Amino acid sequence: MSTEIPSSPVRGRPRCFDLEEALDRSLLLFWEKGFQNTSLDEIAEAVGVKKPSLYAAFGDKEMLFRKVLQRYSGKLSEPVQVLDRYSNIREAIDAFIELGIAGGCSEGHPRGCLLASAFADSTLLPPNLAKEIKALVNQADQAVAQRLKKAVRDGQLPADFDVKGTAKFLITLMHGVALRLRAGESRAELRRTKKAALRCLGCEDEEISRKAAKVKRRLNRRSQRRTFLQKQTKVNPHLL
Amino acid sequence: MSTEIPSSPVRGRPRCFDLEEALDRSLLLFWEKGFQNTSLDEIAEAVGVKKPSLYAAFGDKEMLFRKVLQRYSGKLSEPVQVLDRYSNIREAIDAFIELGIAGGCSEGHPRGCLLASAFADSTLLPPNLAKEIKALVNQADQAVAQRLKKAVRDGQLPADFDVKGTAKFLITLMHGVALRLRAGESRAELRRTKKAALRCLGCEDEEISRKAAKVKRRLNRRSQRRTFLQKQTKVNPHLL
DNA sequence: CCATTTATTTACCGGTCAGTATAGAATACG
DNA sequence: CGTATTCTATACTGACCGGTAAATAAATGG
Repeated sequence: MSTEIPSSPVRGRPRCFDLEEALDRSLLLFWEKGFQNTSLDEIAEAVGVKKPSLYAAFGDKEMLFRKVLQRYSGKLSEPVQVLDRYSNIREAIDAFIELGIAGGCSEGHPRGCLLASAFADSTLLPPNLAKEIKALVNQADQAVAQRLKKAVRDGQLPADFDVKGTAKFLITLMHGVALRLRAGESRAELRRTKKAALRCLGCEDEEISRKAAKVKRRLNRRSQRRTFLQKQTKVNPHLL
Repeated sequence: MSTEIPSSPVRGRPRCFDLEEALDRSLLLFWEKGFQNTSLDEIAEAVGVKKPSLYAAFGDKEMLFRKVLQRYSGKLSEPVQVLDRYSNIREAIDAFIELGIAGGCSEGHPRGCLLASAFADSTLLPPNLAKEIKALVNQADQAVAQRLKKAVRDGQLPADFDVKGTAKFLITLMHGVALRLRAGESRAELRRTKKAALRCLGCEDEEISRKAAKVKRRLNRRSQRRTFLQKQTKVNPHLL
């Protein structure tokens, strides 16, 4: 992952800690306690180094958090990537939500979502940081919107489907879910919201979905090329 | 609103500021900057008094925030109360979302929702405060669940409708909406999520809803007493 | 061995904040 | 009037935090 070649024998005293590992430890602390409530002394102690070393390596606190955010957005891309792993839009969104929930309550890191928490108090953060956080949230909106747009092209969603609104809806819901996971609610509790959320795609619910879809099609004659539920339904193990 | 009778001539020096007004000013500051980032010096200045007066009147910072929370939950009950103002469940939830969005971006107070923001970093707050915040969120869940349960009794929702899950879904979504409003997103942008959210009630979408409902009813023969869309549709001015 | 370069550490500064001790001001009672 | 009572303001403490200056340590190049 390191972008520079470690060769080219550097001149001065070598760094006594690993930059990536330092970012990881910072990530965990910022995730757990947020930007404002994580002190650089804390981070320094977690990294096993003194404060000025951090300043020398990363700049000030804001710059460090910036880099941590970029690092986190890597982890965060998993639920987004899973969107393209299912050709059926319903399965894709299902897996997206499922993976989002799982990521917010798995072991080895704090609960919830660093980005969602940072977004929650983005108004209290340095303006540039806030801007970056909003940009990342926007990216998430866009990613979901892209997937929905593809589903419209495929005919899995009606031509007049509100792609942007639904994408924003899904990310917004996941932010709320992240807050609840962070507050200690169980995964099982949160999964109950998934079924309700999936209805945003239309009423293909359980086994009546196909027949209801047919009725809908008969009623709206305007939009011709509509093929609800293309039925390629590979097994969905929900990934976790 | 004052619970005590202002008679019974008190003995010592009279208080030189109004308790309720002080709570209101504290509310605005806590709403804007959160619990941790609002200093008592700030509040004291906003109230027009010095710090020790606040301590004498309200106890410590945590107690003050407690009282502010209670005060806020009064304001917050508006979207909940509107749930019972519409006998049609779809209209009720529509108005609930609409009023929630409006309340999160109206003038005269900070954007977003104090409770949602407090909930977001409840893990960073004193444990008793966190507990109280979670209790208030739970109350919101319960209120929506009550309204949905009534709709099931009325036959407006199927008997096997997941009342608890959908209630949690709706409040969770509104938390996400509050975060986005606070981050500066426009009311118009957020309203686009409403249509997607309303589908959680089933697929009564636009004008095809009634006919689709009939089909559904034909398919599920088990649950007899079901009357989708009781059609009493009073005009819904969306309240703001 | 010496100079240069880079990293690390110790020690500090200025600021903010929650909370308090103490003294003074304003009221009621008698 | 004086006394008790209740509130208010001044002034402080102790802790924490972001950031930095200056000295020191560890490497390379010659």
